[in-house]
Amino acid sequence: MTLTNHERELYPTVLVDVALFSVEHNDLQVLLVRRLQEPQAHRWALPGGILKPDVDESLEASARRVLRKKVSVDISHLEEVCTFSGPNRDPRGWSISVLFYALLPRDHIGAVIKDKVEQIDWADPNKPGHRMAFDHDVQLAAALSALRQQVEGHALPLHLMPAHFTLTDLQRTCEAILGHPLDKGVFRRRIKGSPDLVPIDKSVGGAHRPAQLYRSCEGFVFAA
Amino acid sequence: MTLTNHERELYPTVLVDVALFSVEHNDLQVLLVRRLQEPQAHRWALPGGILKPDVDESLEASARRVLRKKVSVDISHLEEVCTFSGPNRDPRGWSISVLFYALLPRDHIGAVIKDKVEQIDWADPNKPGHRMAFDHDVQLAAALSALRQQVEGHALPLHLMPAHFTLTDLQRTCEAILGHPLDKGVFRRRIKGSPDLVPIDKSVGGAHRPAQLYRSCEGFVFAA
DNA sequence: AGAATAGTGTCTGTCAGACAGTATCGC
DNA sequence: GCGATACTGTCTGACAGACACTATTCT
Repeated sequence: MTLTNHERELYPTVLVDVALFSVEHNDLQVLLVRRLQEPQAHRWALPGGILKPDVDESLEASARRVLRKKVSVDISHLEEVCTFSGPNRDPRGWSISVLFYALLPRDHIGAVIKDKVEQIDWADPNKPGHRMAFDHDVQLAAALSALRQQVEGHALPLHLMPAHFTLTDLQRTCEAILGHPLDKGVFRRRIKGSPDLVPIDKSVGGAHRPAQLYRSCEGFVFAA
Repeated sequence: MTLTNHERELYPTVLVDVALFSVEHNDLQVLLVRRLQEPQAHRWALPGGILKPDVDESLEASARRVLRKKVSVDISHLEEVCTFSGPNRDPRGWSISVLFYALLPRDHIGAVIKDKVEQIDWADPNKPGHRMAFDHDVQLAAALSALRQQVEGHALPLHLMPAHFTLTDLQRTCEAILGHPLDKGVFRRRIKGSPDLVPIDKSVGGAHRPAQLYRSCEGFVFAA
């Protein structure tokens, strides 16, 4: 089923896009996909797709479905950033993109599988290196800014952490997100006594004092 | 032109809603309209309407047009809050509402004219007193929260102020938004030296020391 | 003088930033 | 002991909260 041009003019295309962030080797990365189909085929873009009212329960559910389909990941937490809209941002006509960002755990980062896309890449969100489709460069900047704002506002990016981690691991992850180093004392003072962090009965060492391991608490929600 | 039911299922209705705030007698108010047409005729709601891709340049422009048409006001500043979506929130089927909030200057508050709506009311956003259409009670709460967050984060609600105002006027307005009193010394210390405030060569008095009058600077933007 | 509001000064507690110091491992 | 990393303690400056104090007008 397709609409006529006249009908197209009355109903905008509704899209969802997701900036999926993760951290590897203390570097913040964002998942980009190379588009398989027109428009903008072979251009790099944030994973996204068209809302399907017949299967999606909400915009967020739609974004979750798109991630499942295109990069085969199930994401627990999606945060809405903002919308992008207008007649000229997509060659198909008047369109709306609702942008989300999501956090993929470090130990799942390698498990992402490309599916229905030409290629995938984990890029540096500060300078992606690829020329991006549509207005996705602006979207990426907005998503990165929203993520940083949350972390600056004391939200812990525990969704990015593996099952067990040390406070130093967590600090490195925050630093990767923010793009600048943090003071150890300040960082530990701030998160000390957070109910989201649960010490576990183990420690990990090397040629140095062993570090306390933590896990995130049950039912933790980012940006709560 | 209308779509068949099948087509309806593939294209969601895209709506914009606006929580238009103002302050009168140091009370925060939000503009509600009583709906003229089905669905939810005669129920109170935030002013809103359907996106028209053939005339709107963006979602924000659409919200501006809706305010012009329904309550005859031209709004300079619109801030996006978030989206609401799903198959059951509107009886017409799968829908998306993009929520904005806006600030209407105190000295324009009486100039709002109802048009294409049954009735208008300036309600207390904390407890509107009317049973609201759709999920507009949730939307109103979200918009109020977004507005408060901005003001708590040092943004000055200068768009709510008349052309000339005193610092005490401004403080009263902030208090009305936040819902609790502020300390005079703290408030003045914080906004002292703000480039957004321009003292004007006048003062206003009564049976007391006259107060310095201010205006907002040219090109001021809220939440910059 | 007194009432009323404008505007300033100051004390205190909290917290971020900076950084030094102590603790505990392997070698 | 030494290197390395974990973890803690402390000094300082900025700032919010609380509140007292001064300033200027009208009556």
